[in-house]
Amino acid sequence: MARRRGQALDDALLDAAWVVLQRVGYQALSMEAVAAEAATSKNVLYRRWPSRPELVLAAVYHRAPPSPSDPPDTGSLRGDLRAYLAFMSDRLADVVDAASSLLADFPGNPQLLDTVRRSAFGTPIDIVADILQPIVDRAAARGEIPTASLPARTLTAPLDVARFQLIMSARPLDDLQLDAFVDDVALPLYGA
Amino acid sequence: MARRRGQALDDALLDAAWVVLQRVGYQALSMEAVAAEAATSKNVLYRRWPSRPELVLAAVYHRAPPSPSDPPDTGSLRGDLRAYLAFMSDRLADVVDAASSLLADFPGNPQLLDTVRRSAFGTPIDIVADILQPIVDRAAARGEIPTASLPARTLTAPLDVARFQLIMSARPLDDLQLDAFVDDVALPLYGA
Amino acid sequence: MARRRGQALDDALLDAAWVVLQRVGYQALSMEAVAAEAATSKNVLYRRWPSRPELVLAAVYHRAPPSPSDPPDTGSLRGDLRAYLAFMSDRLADVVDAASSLLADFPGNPQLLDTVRRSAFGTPIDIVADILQPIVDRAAARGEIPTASLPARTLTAPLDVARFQLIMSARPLDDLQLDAFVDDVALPLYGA
Amino acid sequence: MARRRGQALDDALLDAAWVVLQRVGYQALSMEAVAAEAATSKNVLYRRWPSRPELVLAAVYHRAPPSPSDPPDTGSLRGDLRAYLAFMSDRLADVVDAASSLLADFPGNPQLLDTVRRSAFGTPIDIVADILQPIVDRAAARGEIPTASLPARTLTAPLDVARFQLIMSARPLDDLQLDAFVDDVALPLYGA
DNA sequence: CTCTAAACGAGACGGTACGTCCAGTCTTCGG
DNA sequence: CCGAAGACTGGACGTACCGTCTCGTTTAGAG
Repeated sequence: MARRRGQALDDALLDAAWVVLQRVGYQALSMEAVAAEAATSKNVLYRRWPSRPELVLAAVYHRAPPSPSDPPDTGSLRGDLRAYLAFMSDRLADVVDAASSLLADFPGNPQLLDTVRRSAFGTPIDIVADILQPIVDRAAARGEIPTASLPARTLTAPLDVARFQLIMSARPLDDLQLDAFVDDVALPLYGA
Repeated sequence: MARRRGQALDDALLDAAWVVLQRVGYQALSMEAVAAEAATSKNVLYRRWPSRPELVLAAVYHRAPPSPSDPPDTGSLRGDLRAYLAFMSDRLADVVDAASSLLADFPGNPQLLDTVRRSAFGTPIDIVADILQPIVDRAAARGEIPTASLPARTLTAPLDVARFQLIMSARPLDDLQLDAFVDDVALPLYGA
Repeated sequence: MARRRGQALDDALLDAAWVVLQRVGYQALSMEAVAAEAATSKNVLYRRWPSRPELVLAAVYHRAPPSPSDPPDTGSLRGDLRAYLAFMSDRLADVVDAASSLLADFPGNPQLLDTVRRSAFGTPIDIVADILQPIVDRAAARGEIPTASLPARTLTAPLDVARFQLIMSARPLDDLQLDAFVDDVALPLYGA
Repeated sequence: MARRRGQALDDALLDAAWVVLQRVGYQALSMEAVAAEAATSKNVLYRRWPSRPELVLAAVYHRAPPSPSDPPDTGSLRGDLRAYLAFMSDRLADVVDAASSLLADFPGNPQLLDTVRRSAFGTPIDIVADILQPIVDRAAARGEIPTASLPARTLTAPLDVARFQLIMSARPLDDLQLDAFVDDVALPLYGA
């Protein structure tokens, strides 16, 4: 085979990691298997990512870069929230296994943890500023809720509940769950 | 050494597992090390718990059995909620590493998942029925909130948010966080 | 199951050992397997035979006790020798595996070694006195050989050669080999 | 420790195997112990020799490669034979334990068996052609025996008897035994 | 357009742990 | 007391990966 280098090799490695990840799951993923899948040597892998979580993280990132995604605008608070929750659930569906496993791999390692959180779930601040605040701003402008000035914790609470559920069940949220998050958590919390 | 059997041996094994867990963390815990710590053979370990997660789960359980704990009664909704969240945070403090790691070990394994959830976080239904509902009942009786008839998802949302935080940060919640959970999530959600 | 004791139990154990020996061979025979085959406990086995070679030896002995066997009398030295060699080859056929393995199990252990040799190959002295000497006596009387006064080593040499071959090949001797032992070793040696 | 490779490592492994073999004997030799003695991992051992007998065989071979050894020439048939038997006895002295054990490890495995036989006892054909035939040729030329044309079985018979004795007793032959092999078996058989 | 330095691929190295099997001892219970 | 059952400490099995390390080979890119 022609020898690969640079970006082409990086991509091949991350693709291989993704393939192995899908095939055997995070726990059973070995550097050895990824190197074999990519038909290269472990050396090449370790040169780039010194540990499994970092490799997997990069692979997930490579596969599904954190989409900045415009906030949904469906015309109603309920619609916006549901749309965003559904979007998040879908996007995390095939990542949640790796993501929750990654969390476990270096408990208390704040640096990695933060990276995981950012890449898998999005930066809290970004989400608040870019997604949730616009949604509640519009809802307040429409008069659906009394005020758009909500504490960060209040704003993110519905998402946290949904993420907790995702981690716990390791499968996408169904419609009933989405409804419950919106109707029983988000709307009452936001004052709708 | 005198040969141990039955309950005495079970206890020794689980204690050893706990010691190793504290020493090296979940990821680095090996059956081999636990057996060595307990001065017995791997055989004896595998006879009882066929896999690492099951052993660790049992060890955690053994160390800190899910305390049924009476609902706190401080005289105010705010006090009750804060007391319970603080209690939960404390109780999970040294378990959360193992717990979140356990979640990762068999993603999608509902049976184990359920056991983990039960033992580490308490059964949702039990918590609702035994803890949260009494708290809101009393709050409603005192007139702090308009109604005690809240959907299960609404009731548990504050706890889920707190648990999510616990898993993410892998450290106990501080006072500021507890305040935020109570004031920015629970109270508005319950209609206080 | 009805509880067995005494001779009945001994027999059951040795039969079980034999069965296992035939099934998996000496090297793979474990006390555990024999106990299981006999549906009893290892204890019972160890009480009687403290080690694998002793058990196997007893089992072989039990199956095929060293037959004192009259010396063959075919009317000619050649016939007698060939008959005895063939008899020995047949009798050792299913024992030679165990026998040669047993030799290996305690090299340098004279006691066991002697027992093995006796039971598997017959006592040299007995064979000389009971089998070979009568054969050569009759041959000398018939005038086939000049004298019946041969050193022990000379007498047993043909048998040793045959036994060595048996151990080396671990299979019964064929007719050609038997002919060679008689015609190229025994007869010239005995002076025929 | 400096990392070893290639021949240096091979040698270290075989030396370690030899050391362990001398220390505990064949039956008690474990791959684990050899790896430990060589301060390497079992992996490295198994990569080269997939099983204990093969390792031990290589170790024996490594220690005492089958010496092609010129046939002794003492000027008399008796002297030549005695010299060769003594040489063989000495050379096998510290190998016979392993050798006879090896025979037992794969009874009926012709391939291994053949290798064992060759390395430990010398190839029959080679011995006949390279050692025994020259000896009897010279003896015939000197007029000590009537003919040098003896069947292979006749030629090797004295050696087989000696080897059988070696295996059985697992110790070197003493002078009396050597005398007996020469005087009571070899010389009469060769017609001296 | 050569020469050189870096990266690639291949795979061995010293280790750790896996999960299984058996050795030989000991305990418990029932007959 | 002894048979049956089975658990105990101990240790080796053969396998899989770990992260490190040579060792040639290939490939840019600098002179």
